Amino acid sequence: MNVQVFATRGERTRAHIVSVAAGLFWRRNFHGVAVDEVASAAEVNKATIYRYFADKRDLALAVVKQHGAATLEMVFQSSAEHNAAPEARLAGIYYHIYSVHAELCEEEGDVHGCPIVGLALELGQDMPEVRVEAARIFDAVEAHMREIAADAIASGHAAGDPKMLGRTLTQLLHGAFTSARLSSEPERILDAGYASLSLIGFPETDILDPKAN
Amino acid sequence: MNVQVFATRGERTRAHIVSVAAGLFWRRNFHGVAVDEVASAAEVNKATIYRYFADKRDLALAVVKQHGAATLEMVFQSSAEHNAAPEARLAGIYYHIYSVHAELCEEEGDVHGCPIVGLALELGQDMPEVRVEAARIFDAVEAHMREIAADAIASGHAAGDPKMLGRTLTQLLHGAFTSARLSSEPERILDAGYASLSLIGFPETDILDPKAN
Amino acid sequence: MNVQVFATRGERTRAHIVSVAAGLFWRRNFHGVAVDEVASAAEVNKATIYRYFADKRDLALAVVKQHGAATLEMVFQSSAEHNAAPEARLAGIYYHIYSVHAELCEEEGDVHGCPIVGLALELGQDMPEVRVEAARIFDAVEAHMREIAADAIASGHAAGDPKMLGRTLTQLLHGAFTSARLSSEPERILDAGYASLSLIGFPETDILDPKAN
Amino acid sequence: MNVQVFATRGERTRAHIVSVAAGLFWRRNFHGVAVDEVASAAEVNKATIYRYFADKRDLALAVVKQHGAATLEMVFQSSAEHNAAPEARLAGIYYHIYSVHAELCEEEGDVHGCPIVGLALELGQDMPEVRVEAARIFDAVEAHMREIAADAIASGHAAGDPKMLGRTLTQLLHGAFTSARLSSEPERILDAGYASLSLIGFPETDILDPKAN
DNA sequence: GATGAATGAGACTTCATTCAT
DNA sequence: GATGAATGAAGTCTCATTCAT
Repeated sequence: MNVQVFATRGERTRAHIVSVAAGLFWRRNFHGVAVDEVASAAEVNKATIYRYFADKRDLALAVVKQHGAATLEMVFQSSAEHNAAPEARLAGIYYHIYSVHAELCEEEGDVHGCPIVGLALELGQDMPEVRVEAARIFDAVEAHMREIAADAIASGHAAGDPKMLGRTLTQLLHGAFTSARLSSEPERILDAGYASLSLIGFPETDILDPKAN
Repeated sequence: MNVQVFATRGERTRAHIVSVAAGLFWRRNFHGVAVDEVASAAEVNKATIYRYFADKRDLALAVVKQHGAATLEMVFQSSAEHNAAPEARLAGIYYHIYSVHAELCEEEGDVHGCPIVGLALELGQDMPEVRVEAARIFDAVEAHMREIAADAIASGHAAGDPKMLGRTLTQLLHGAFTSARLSSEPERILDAGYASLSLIGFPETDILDPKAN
Repeated sequence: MNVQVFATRGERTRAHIVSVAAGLFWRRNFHGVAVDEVASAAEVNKATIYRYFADKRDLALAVVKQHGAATLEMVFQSSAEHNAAPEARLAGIYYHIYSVHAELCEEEGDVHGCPIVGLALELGQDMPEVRVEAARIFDAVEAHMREIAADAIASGHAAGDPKMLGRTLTQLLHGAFTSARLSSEPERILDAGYASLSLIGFPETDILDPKAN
Repeated sequence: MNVQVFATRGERTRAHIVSVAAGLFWRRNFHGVAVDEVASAAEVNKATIYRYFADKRDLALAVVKQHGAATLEMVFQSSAEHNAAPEARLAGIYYHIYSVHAELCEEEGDVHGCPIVGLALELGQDMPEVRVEAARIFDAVEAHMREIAADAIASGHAAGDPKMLGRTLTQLLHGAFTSARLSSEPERILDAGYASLSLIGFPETDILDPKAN
């Protein structure tokens, strides 16, 4: 896992703003957060934000890009590196996501779903770049899922077309976020995880059991 | 199928406003639509809206309730009545949703996803009622899916727990909306439809083929 | 002299805002006056201003139009109606302008020049409509001047081309404003007045003497 | 004609900034130009500007002073040196001004008028020094005009008081700038030039004909 | 001494919402 | 009861100016 190091002070400030904004947008939506709040949460002046971003929407785009990259890095790549078996990789992904959401839900009583999708849905209409960027990120997710599917098929656990299976796994992931958020039940993420494992030929596993991990 | 009839003029006005608002919120998001626009699109005075709804968010809640009821009625109930076989019922649901989205996408070049989820995600944070109402609606959806699953299991096509299968089918539906919206490709709804049919034991069907319908 | 009466409440509000803004812009320039100040000086809410004007510049355009019309009405038309002789008409115009400026200068110690020209110079670059509207107004002024010139020529007092003479009289009027404003001496307006009278064949008159009027 | 030579590097930098700012303020007004733009146009760091000038208005004051001095030098002094006859001196002044404006108007489609007056009108209210400095400069202009008038009277071409005639010539020059700027017609400067020549006793001349020069 | 980074204060503008006819 | 008019409270953004390296 690469950790990006920022040479200049400006780059650090910019990245800091993006990451603070990501947290706020995730928790309270794009329209629910004022630029003033981002500024004070990031402990910078509002004008500093506008030094690095053309406007508020541009900040959201940066959030999608940076957060998307970081998440792909953290969740998918690392799970691919550490776990050879496809079922373990899939479980790693779901377990990671579940943990984050369960923890935050405990603290705040709400499930916030996928921040990238959240921003894309809220801004997609008047800022297509955000939607396109989100689509690009989930294309990458789907590629990961496709590899998992291909491995499972190759090892004889699953059958069918890896392309379609990868897509279904991805859609199920989307559904996991949405359904957990609507119901405020993070466990629904685990449900989707088990269903996904089943789809690649591993039903009846308890690999995702929170108590076991 | 029940058709609700509005006796008084006020009830008709109210329903008209809700339905106009539903269309606008769907296409351009809650925050993207000003109350003024709702008023002029519905051809009523803005103050009239405030006669029927406490505030804009209350209007959104009404949209979720009314639209949710109508959709359940239209998509799910009717498909249950007309089609005995579970695969046909599932296909009916997906085909209906696909048609609406494909048509709108032709006209506007964008896939708008599920309006109920859209509002719930946008307002859920500062208006939990909307999220709760949306959750209730999708509980009903899940109940439908569970019945379909149960029928498929009963007829020997599918195996497993109808409860879990119903949930997976529901999550896949959520994923269908999200993924179609992000990619602007309505066909992704069909992908999820086929995956769902496969999950209940009907792979390799072309029951959803647009050309066949 | 026509006094315009505004039927509706909105029209009155709008006209009131314009006239308050005209005064402020005249005294402190377009950029020196905040919309907040216009609002509080007019005793309306800021949002009311934006109900009637697209933006601040649009308000300035309205000022130019309304003030231009009013001034032409008040200064030029009325002087034309009441005074048959060209020299009297010219003197009437200058005397009126001088009085206004002298009075205001006494109160505030500054000569503010022509408000229309002031706005046109300040906004002309990024809002050509203002400059064009100002040009239109001064075309009308020049037409008045041309008539005065023509009458003076017809009566044998002046010689030359009424068109060129009208233009020169107009330019001298512009110069009167500018030079009085730069020097903070309203009397320079009278200087230009005497020079103008001389140009139409009436040197050595004391028709503009403040003490005589 | 004196050419000022700057010994130190700092003096050169300062003069360079002033001259760049002069051009920008002239073309786009004081408020239309950000300090950032001056800095990047002058290819210096913004903080460098604040090393030489207390604030933006102070820069404007320097522009008025430097540009005023340079213009007086260039336009008036030189015309006085090279042309003995008053009508030739006057024509030289007008022709010079006209040429500059006509050329710029070809390039940019706009007549920018007198930069000194422009700044003075825009800043006069909250920075009297600028207005006072502009007044001082135009007192010098008037002195030149008075000399021309005196010479014309001495040679029998014109009659009247040289003081008043000088003032009128100066006001007509102001009017030339204003009227050309409002109408976007540089030729109006020539109109004023001919009128001025006529005022000092040289009607019917074509000394200003662009084709002849 | 020069430069990128940061700031404070205030500008304009837009809502959702309520008033008064 | 319906409608045009009005409002308050924010919100986004910009700019001149100063800091720290």
